[in-house]
Parts: sequence; structure tokens; C-alpha cells
Amino acid sequence: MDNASRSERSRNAALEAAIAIIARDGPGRLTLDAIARESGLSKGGVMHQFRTKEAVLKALLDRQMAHFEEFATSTMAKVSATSANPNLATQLATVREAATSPNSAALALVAAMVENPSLMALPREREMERMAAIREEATDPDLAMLRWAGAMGLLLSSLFGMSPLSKDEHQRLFARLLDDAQWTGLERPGAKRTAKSGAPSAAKAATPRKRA
Amino acid sequence: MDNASRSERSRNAALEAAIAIIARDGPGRLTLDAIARESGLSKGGVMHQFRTKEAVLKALLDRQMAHFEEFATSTMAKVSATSANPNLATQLATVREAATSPNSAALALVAAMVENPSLMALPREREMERMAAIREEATDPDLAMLRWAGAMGLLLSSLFGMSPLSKDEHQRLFARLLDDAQWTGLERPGAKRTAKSGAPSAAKAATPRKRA
DNA sequence: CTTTACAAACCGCCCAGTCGGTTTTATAAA
DNA sequence: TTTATAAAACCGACTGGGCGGTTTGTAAAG
Repeated sequence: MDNASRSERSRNAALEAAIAIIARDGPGRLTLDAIARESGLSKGGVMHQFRTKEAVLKALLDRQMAHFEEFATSTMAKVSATSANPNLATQLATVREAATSPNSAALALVAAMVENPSLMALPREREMERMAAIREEATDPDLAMLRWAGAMGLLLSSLFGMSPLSKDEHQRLFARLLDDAQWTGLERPGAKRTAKSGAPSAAKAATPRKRA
Repeated sequence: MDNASRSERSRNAALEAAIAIIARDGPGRLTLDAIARESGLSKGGVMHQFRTKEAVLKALLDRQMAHFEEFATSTMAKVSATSANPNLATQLATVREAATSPNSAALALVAAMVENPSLMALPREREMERMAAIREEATDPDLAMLRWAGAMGLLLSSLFGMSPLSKDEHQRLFARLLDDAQWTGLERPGAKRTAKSGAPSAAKAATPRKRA
């Protein structure tokens, strides 16, 4: 077999093993030896592909992000013509996808958070960009944020195994979140026109977290 | 100082230290030695109060759950007279409280999930009871669930540090979630028993959870 | 022959848990 | 109160295993 293909295969095997371990035993049980055992590789093999454990986590995050990024751009292309708020529609669909897929990206996120919280900087940044886009296109930014938050709540609660909802109910709720017609009744244009001006300061300066 | 008080003090110190460590360094850095260092106790002292690390996590969970349970029953008493859906109102307020409080219970949950996922069985059970109560009292159960999910999304996104929202925006969104008037426009009574016959009887079950 | 992919033994550190010992509190008899 | 004894709280050195990472060796690819 080709060398590149061999590496590719091994890297994939290791990452799949990592996800399986996190999903089955929890992020705390994710060790290099466990990855080696689960993937069928030797520890040396794993360490050849990833020089450090942090590199494994990083690769895992990159991979999941790439997957959902692709999904997002794909659905974005589909809805951008028809929807009035394509960014929101895309994000809701993507979160639903993440909630449906068994190898959830969120698992990788949790594992990264445990091992090295700073790894979450990049995903966090991306997320913030998306939310800014959602707010900017919305006639009622707060409502858009609440719909987004609802999707995240569904995703994370099912991730934590705290969802009393069946698959069908889950899908129904996501469908309702996605259906603009269901939310037009109570839009409050602008950021609630009280005395304060409606200037939506979308992007706030992200305070960088420091590790000790 | 008498023995009971001494124990109480030490246990408290250890648990406070644990929360501080999780919040500052992440769940992966929570070790018994770290707890001893942070709390000022010796390791032996910590081990005398908690026979194992899992016992520490369990105590942490119990403590946080008790705190929010108390908060919940307190607010439940306040709103049960005025609100048509007191369970939802209470849960939303409680989640807001959890999101606001620095020593979030969610941190304890994450730590428990890392160390031993099975520890989450009890909190999960409680959560499911609450959600069942919310659904039962709602004229539009799905919408109620979505409001709850929105609150959870806000809480968890801020926990993961992925919230681009300022404190004020956060509070505003929670306030909107709590304001029934903002959501009456689009209720769809379907799915559950509709019972749209005049009087809004609004489930007067005094106790949030009744299962024996 | 050189480089790359993998294997497996190995190393040092960290961490949960143990253990013998010391100090503080509780009980109670004198 | 004093004294004797037990029990509980606390201490800190120690241990055994697990973990991240290294090293040495081998086979396949180029």
C-alpha cells in the first residue's frame, strides 16, 4: 500500500477510536494506550502519527469542524436563495446534524476542554463569527439568538443524556425552530426599542483566557 | 470547636477548593492533592472526609443540586400563584441563576462526567421529572420545551465560553424567555390534550415532582 | 540504501489511595 | 476538676499503577 494511504488509514483509525472511547467511557478515559488498543495500532504507531496527545485532540477538533463546515456551506448554498435569514437557517440545520450524528463533534469539544481548554479558542472564534452573522441578518436579533440557543440546548442536553425526548420529538422541535413562519408572530424589530439606541454591537472584544 | 463543626468546616473547604480548581484550571486538573493544597488541608485530612475521589464528586453534585433545588422551591412558591406555567417559570429562573452564579453547578456536572459518567444518573432523573412537569402544565408543550432548551443553550454556551453576549444581553434574553406575554402569539396547542374549554385551569399540582 | 510506518519495551512523573503516627475532642470514672 | 481512655480529626510520607512520551528495533516503501 502507498505510504500516504497507510498514514491516512492509521490516522483515521486512531481518531475513530478516540471518538468511540470518549462516547463509551467518557473523556476522562481517553488515553494514548486506550487509543492504541481500540484502533488496533501500537502505541508507537499512534505516536508516529501524532507527536503528542494534544495533537490528537487538535486533529479530532479540526476534523469535526471541517465536517460541519462542509455541511454548513452546503446547506448555506441551498437556503441562501429562499430564506430571509440563511445564516440562522444554516446554523440550526448544522446543529441538528450535530445532534443527530452519533459521533458528535461536541464530544470532541468536551474532551478538548478537559485536556486543554485553550484548544477551544478556535472553535469558539468560529462560533462567534457565525452568531454575529445571524444577528446582523435578523430583523429581531434577540429572537434569532434564542432560536439558536434553543438548538444548542437540544444538542447539549441530548449529549449529556438528559433529554427525555424521543427521536421524533427531537426532530419535530428542530423543525419548528427552523420554520420561520412559526416565529414571525412575535418579532420585536430592533433590539427592543427602549430608550437605549438599537446599535447592535455584534462583535465584542473576546477576552483571551489565560492558563496558569 | 466540636467535632461535627470541624468536619463540616473541612468538608466545605474541600468542596469550595474543588469548585475553584475546576473553574480556574479545568476539570482535568482536579486532583486530590490539588484539593488539599487549595483548601489548606492535608491530603490525609481530605481523605478522612471523603474516602475516595468519587465521593468528592458526588458530594459536590449533591451540594449543588441541593442549592438549586432550594432556589427552585423558593421561586416556585413565589410564582405558583401568578403564573400559568409555574414549573417552566421556575426552571427558567433556576437556569438563569445557574448561568449567573460563578460557581456554576454545570462545572460540577462536567467534572463528574469526566470522572465517572454514571454519577450523572441522579441529576438526569431529576431533570427529566422537571421537564415532564413543564410539559404537563403547558398549553403548547413543544414551545415550552423550546423555551427551556433556549435557557439551557444560553447557560451551556456561556459555560463553554462560547457566548458572544454581554451580561446585559444575557439577562435580556433570559427575561424574554421568562416573559409569557412574549410567547403567547404563536402557541400551537396540538400534540397534547388540548382542553381549550374556556377556563385556563393551568395544572394546579402543588408539587413539582410527585412520583414516589 | 534511505526514509517512512509501525512495533514494543521502557522511563519518569503524577495521582489515587494507604498507613503509621500526632493532635484534638468526647466520655466518664474518681 | 482531674485523670484516664477512647474516638475522631488530621497529617504527610509512601506506594503501586497508569499515563504521556522516548527509545530501540524491524519491516515496508521509495
